[in-house]
Amino acid sequence: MSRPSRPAISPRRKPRQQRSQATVEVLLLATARVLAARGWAGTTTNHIAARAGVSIGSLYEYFPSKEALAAALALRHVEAAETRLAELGAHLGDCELTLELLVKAMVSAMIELHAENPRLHRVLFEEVPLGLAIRRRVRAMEDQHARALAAVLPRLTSLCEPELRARVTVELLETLTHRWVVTAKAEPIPRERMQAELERLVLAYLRAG
Amino acid sequence: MSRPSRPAISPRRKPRQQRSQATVEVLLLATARVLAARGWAGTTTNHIAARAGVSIGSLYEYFPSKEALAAALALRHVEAAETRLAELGAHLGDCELTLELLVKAMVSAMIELHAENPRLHRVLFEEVPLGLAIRRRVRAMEDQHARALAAVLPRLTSLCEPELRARVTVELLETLTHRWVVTAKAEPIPRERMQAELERLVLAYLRAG
Amino acid sequence: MSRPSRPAISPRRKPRQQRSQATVEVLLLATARVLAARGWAGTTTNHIAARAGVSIGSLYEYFPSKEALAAALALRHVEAAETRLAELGAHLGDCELTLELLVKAMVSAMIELHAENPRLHRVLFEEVPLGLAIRRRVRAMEDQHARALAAVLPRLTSLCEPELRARVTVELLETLTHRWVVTAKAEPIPRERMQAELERLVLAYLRAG
Amino acid sequence: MSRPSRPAISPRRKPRQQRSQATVEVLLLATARVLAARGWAGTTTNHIAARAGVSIGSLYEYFPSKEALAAALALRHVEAAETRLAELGAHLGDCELTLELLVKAMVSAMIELHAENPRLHRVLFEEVPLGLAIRRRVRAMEDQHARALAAVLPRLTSLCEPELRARVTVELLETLTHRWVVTAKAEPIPRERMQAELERLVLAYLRAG
DNA sequence: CATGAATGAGTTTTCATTCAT
DNA sequence: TATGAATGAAAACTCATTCAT
Repeated sequence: MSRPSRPAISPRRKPRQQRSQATVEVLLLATARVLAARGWAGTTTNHIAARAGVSIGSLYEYFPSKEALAAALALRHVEAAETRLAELGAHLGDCELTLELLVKAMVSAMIELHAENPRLHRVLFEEVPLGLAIRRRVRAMEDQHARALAAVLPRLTSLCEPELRARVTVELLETLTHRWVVTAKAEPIPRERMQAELERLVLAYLRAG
Repeated sequence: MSRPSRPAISPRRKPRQQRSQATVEVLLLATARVLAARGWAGTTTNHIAARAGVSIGSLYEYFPSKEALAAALALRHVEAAETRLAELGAHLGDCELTLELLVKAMVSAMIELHAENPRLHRVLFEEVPLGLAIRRRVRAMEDQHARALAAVLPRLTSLCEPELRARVTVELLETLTHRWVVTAKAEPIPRERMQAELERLVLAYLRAG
Repeated sequence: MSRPSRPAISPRRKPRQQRSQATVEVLLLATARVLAARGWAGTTTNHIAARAGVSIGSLYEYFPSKEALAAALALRHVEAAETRLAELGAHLGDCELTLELLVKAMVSAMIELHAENPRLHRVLFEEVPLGLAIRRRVRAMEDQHARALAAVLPRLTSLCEPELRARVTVELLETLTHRWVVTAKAEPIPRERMQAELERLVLAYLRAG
Repeated sequence: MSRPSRPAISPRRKPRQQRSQATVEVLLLATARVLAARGWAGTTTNHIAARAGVSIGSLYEYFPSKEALAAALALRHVEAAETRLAELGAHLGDCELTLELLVKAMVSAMIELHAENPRLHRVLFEEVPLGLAIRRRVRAMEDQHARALAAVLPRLTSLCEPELRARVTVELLETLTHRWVVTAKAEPIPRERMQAELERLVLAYLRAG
């Protein structure tokens, strides 16, 4: 580890041609698979190149470092989450919105976001040494989520300190969903129960004086 | 050379003299520091030996691998947690126990457990590829905690499915404490508020019909 | 790091370009030199790489271990021997074959086989912990040699138990040639005398009632 | 390998006391066992000390190096062989000595010498980098053996060049016995047959004009 | 004398990255 | 551009040997 002069993280070149675009796709897919299967420390760029069916030389043509591959993947996850949460936000203005519906929607969204490839998600956000840029972006997204929630809460409940409540709610959702999804296999309690319980938990919290 | 079977995780030699006991201590301390500072992938056994002021040979005299060092450290954390939770359990039989007191006690215990060295805690339980033995032990501890809670809940509340509630509560505590403590530095919300909010959250959940 | 299964003996990558084929050649040549000069325990992969004028990384690109290098070398020797003995066998059917000619031919072949690089030969087959595969192949070759000899013996002599005689003859040749060639330098008796004496020995044995 | 400044080979101290003598014995016994079981490269001084039930410090109290242990063992073997061959020599003057008896006696002696611990014998004289002193002594012993044989041969046969014949005979015996004894397990031909065949071989050779 | 803890140079091996083809 | 051979710094780990107790 701690290779001498860490190369940059941003992609080396913007691939415009189709073929290049396809290579990038194939590389990211391979990265996802290998990372999920072997963890950050167990993954090598040669594994990724081999899995992608691409030469190691080509890999470095598109990504300047191992970190850059993971970062690109993480970025995609973050972008997907941003999109999903933006969609969610669009519904928050609905006039017939109730607290129950809101909570249900948020829980569903969070579970969706984590469910696709839990192992990859875990490796990406727990093991990979992500750069500040991405970490900041994740934080910004959570802030935004919390702010949006704080904005509607007063209309649905009469609790004090809506910002704090919103923030706690967001972290609660994020953190518990992550855990349940990641440990799903070993978990003795079935997924649906967990989802229902999560809703009950959040509702109880947001109703508590 | 007819390489012998791969190094295991269990310590190589039982230290008998107090001198070697001290070396083990110093090595574990150094491991904790280096792990917290550089993460799992960034830590090397040479770093640890250097930090401990001990030769690399001595390190391998007592620990057959990098994994073994981390495992020993994780084991200590788990043992400390077991002790702390056993203490907590001893109070659960008190006749004047109320739900509020119980929740306060649990929250305090969890925060204490995570607070000592949050970065190390994170690296140890998120990055290090811990062996099954330890992971099972952690799970057993959580199970035990959940069972103990489930046993007293009926006396304090009238909710259905106490086992499920207990389990969710334990995971909730574990997971949120971990997150808050680990991200403490960056967190805009002060620790005391978090603790109070955590109590409110758990209380609300355990009172919800 | 989830260390992958221990390195095997089979080459890691099939060299496709001629450049890499040359590297493999150079590595094997260097292995032969270093092994002959320093013995198995005294040889290191770094010695070999340095002697080959190749980076240590390249060495491991083609050979997963020190053992694999020696095994590849041993395999070449065995193959050369198989070829040489097959040639010898081709002549065994000649109608004008006499016992004298046969013995002369066998002795010559054996000495040739050992003479090229005696020290390497010694190290390779006495010191190197060769895998079962190669050892079995050597044994098979000797068996084959003995069978071929046993098949012609009845035509040339009238001894009983030709299989036993053939087997003893082969081992005798193998073992004495090996010794004389290996200790040639220190030997007070010149090579030609040895060869003549070996012929006399074998002839006497195969003629003895 | 090739440790910086190779320490001497001769024992560090002459142990006079009984206890010391016993420790030396125990160490040599352990060396024999470990060497036979793991080969030269696979043997460590720590293995030997552990097997002997002696501390590593004590080992170095009596033997200055790993090589010295093996050398001491080899020396014992050589001394035993010298003794055995001297005994053999004592009978050579007997008036009723025949060639048959002589050969029988020599073959028996050689087999005896190798039979005790074939694996150790192989490791000791093929793998261990024995010092010149011992190698010279072995050679001297063989010379002596050959000379003694050459001295009686004229009385029993009428061949020319008795020195050469004697030398070949000795090497033949040495080398074939070694091989058969070492590969005994895998050998398809039973030991007794081998012994008989060895006698036949030597007799045939010594009778051949 | 015995002990066994400590040492550290030396070995094997890996893998991110470069560069000739 | 793609390829994959080559690189070598750095990591894990060993073991003969020393030396404080």
